[in-house]
Amino acid sequence: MRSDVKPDRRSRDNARVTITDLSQALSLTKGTVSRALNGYPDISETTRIRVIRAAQAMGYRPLSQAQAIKTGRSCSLGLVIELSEHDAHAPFLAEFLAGLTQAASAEGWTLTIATSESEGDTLRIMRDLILHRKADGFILPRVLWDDPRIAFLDREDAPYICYGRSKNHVETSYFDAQSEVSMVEAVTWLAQLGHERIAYIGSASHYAYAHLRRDGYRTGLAQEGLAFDPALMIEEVLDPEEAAKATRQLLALEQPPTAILCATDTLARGVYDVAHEMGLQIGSDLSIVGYDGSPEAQAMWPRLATFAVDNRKAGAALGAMLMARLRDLNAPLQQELIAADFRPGGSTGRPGKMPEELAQHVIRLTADPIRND
Amino acid sequence: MRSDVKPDRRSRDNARVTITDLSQALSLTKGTVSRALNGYPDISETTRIRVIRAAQAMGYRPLSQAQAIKTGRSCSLGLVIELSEHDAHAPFLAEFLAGLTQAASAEGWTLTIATSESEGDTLRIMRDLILHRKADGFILPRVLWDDPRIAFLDREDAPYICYGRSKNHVETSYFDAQSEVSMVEAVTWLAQLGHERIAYIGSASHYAYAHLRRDGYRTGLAQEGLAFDPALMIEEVLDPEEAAKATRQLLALEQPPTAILCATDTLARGVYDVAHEMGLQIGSDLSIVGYDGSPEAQAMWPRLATFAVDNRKAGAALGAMLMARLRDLNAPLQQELIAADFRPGGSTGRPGKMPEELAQHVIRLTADPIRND
DNA sequence: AGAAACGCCGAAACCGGTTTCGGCAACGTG
DNA sequence: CACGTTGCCGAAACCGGTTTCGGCGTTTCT
Repeated sequence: MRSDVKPDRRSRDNARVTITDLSQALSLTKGTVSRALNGYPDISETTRIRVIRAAQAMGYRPLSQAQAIKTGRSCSLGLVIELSEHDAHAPFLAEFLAGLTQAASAEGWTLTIATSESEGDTLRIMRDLILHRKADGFILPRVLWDDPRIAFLDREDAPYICYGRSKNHVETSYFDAQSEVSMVEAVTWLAQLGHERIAYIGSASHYAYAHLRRDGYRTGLAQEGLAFDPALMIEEVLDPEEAAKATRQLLALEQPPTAILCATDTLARGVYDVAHEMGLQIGSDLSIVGYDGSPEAQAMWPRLATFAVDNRKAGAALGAMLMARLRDLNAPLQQELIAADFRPGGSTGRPGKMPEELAQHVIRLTADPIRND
Repeated sequence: MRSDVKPDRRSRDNARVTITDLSQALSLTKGTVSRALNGYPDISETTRIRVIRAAQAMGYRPLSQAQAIKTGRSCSLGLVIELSEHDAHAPFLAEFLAGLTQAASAEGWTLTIATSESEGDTLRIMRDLILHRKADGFILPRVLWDDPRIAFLDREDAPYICYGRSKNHVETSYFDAQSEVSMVEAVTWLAQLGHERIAYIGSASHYAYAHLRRDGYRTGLAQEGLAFDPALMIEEVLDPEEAAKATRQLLALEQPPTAILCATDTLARGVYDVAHEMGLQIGSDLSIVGYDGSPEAQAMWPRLATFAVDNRKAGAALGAMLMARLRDLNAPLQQELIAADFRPGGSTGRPGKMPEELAQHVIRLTADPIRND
């Protein structure tokens, strides 16, 4: 197939079909071919079809770099990852990237990713990426409640889509998991197991999701008719170490909680540590629920009950949304929500001390690796 | 067309400095400026310095896209991630990307990443990326023992650097952690604790590292004067589930091992599961060592003793190596190795049953979160 | 029927660079 | 002093596209 015309091995270097090749094959000018492919109105439908057919047949695909210098659009999505974060994006990143690149490359687009060390750095990098046409728009991971990136990109007039709902998300395009609903479900789950004192360990409130999940927790309590005790809610917790401290504080209360709900799996790690340290049986003495469905949760014992977010799907959706927006800058806002799936684990059970054997038994039952995909 | 509505749109135009701007400011022609900056020999040193000064002062940086269409090089590194893998690249990816993008953007280069679903897909995508100038060369993560990507890229005459040592790594440029040395260290560590029956659970042998680590295990045994028992070595283990099966098999032996060394942390997860299932005290009844230093290891209890690989450093090094190669295609091979740091954890201890209290004590001692860095 | 209004395409400029070619001045040389 | 060299730079072509402009042949309108 490849050597039909040119048997010379070296000719493979020139394998790419250019618009000139195409125009010569069609006996048209470059300009006409270009306009035909780009949907200009001054091309007859007959010609347009002829051009598109030939393009397909010859496998022509424009060189996006060449387009970029004239049009300013390079068909690439930008993603700037901030590294300084406490809870590194580690767990969610791989799947997220998978979805993103899949969506992008399906339409011949590219993903440009960069890393930054600080907030100011992020803005500088984004401007640079736009200026150098390495990104036409951005996907904003881990949106903050009051996110400087949003203000910045609005000012720069650069398109973007948020992963998460910021303070004024009503005015932005976003994709997000309904983690507030998950928190309600978690409370319900625990309440139905018999828990009445359910604590909450939340993350730093500059994250957008911190607000949503906290509210979800409180909604859940209200819904189950449980009183809200401020002593049971500890926020602004950054990492497992701080979560451990919070846990000690909670368990030292006169009326300690029988269950702890964590805003993230990573925080739950700290709770586990303390439980082990104090010799508590997780799943009976203390029930724990996390959020994220991260690999970490799979490594804990007993398995952490958590809510799995399909980050690949999120990436794909965000990619598609951004491309749509870049194609038509005047398109209306796009807002999409998905639900996270509850993934039970041995970390939850009926509250209160049980006979040792029974507790063991319960753990066995609920801690089985999840089989149903 | 439609943006006629916004009249002041142009005002925002943060004028990128083009080579034309620069040439006009210097009263030179575009061509001269270009040659001056690109080190052509027919430019006087005086002029060259003048141009470089002005470029710096005006903040000129060439638009890589524009360069690309003429030179064919787009100043971007390619990374194709295969998703089908059992042990998804999840844990190592984030840090790795951080290093990679850091190295790249420090020199104004870009990282283009794509994902593929299969091996054939990967090759197809790589060709496509080269053809469309989205990547000048590639970084090959998770090199296989007999890697089709290497053969393919050699054939295509495309530059690349391996993360890992393949079968004939002597002829390739690579960066790798000396995991074989780590395996020796692990055996030594266990032997010094008093273990004599040390088992090994290895991963699929198509991975390059599987060979190295297996050999390291055997070298370690020899070095410690321990006999090699084929029954204690199980290979081709893909995931935690299979590792669990292997563990059951090992513990069912007449003379079961007192310690299990795993090729990866992920596999160690399976061992943990079985230990918990059988009520074994990890760190006394059974010692476990992993490799990778992944976040998972931090989530296990007691902490998994493992070897931490600095993946960010790896990414940075690989990026630098590839850029060096792309700048000078005739450069000699570059080969670099680093050592992984042993990160002790509560998962190892002296072999054999101990009094319950003592065992607990040992766990306490060794399971403390690692404080030093 | 003549003029105006299309529909459709070619020609050429343009984008931001790189690279080839040729010419002019200064230089060395016999 | 005439004559090649050499050093240095301008002019222009080129890369692979996009976009503006103008002109030609048909319709349509009056």
